[in-house]
Amino acid sequence: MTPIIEETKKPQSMPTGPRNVLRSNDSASLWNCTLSPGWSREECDILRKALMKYGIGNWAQIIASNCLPGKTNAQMNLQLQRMLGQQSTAEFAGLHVDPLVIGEKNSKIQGPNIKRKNNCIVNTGSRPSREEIKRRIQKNKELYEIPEEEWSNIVLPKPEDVGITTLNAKYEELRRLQDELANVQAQITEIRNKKREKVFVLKKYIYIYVYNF
DNA sequence: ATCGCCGTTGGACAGGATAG
DNA sequence: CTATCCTGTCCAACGGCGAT
Repeated sequence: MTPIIEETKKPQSMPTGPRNVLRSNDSASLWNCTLSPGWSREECDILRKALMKYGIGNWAQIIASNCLPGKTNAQMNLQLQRMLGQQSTAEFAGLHVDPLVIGEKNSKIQGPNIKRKNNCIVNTGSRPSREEIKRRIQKNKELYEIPEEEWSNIVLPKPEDVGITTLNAKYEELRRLQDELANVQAQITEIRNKKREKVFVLKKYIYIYVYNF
């Protein structure tokens, strides 16, 4: 199989400006010119399982498990925020919870004091104290923690499987996009041909009119 | 005490979508 | 076409915490 992208240097989404430089913390997928930089569905699912198995915020263990090669803790934390539907993750630190359950609940919260950023609820007002965070962790543990026999039995894909799954997903997306592109190009060609035909007929009539005049 | 690493979080900045 | 708002991504400062 030929590689999809032979050389990748620039992000598609930010072709100009000061962001158009490679930085150490940039997601690799931001630079591989995929249409949707960031996380694939498979990677999201792996991260979700890893968080349930190792606990929210235990990035060192998740990185050590090598289930998401190439992802930094900063990237995983940002993805966790999206899954939770809130920016602050401290109140779930160390808990074995399903982030999508929290996210589902947060997506329904409305109100004048609820401020959102990218659909994530963000903190307003002052930072919560350490005691307050501890209280919230305890409360969330009672509400959302999954049983140990469940999270300890979660099996994460091996690194080689992750690579193959991700690559196959990208090939699949490439094929879909190629089909879509071909379809659009065919439509453009059809429109152009029709336009040419109309212009030709119009010219013909003008010629006949002028000639007879 | 202090040093360095790690995680958290508010904000900056890019492109995209949409209304007028 | 332009202004404005929205979305996505990451920076950088800060605080916590363990090691020395």
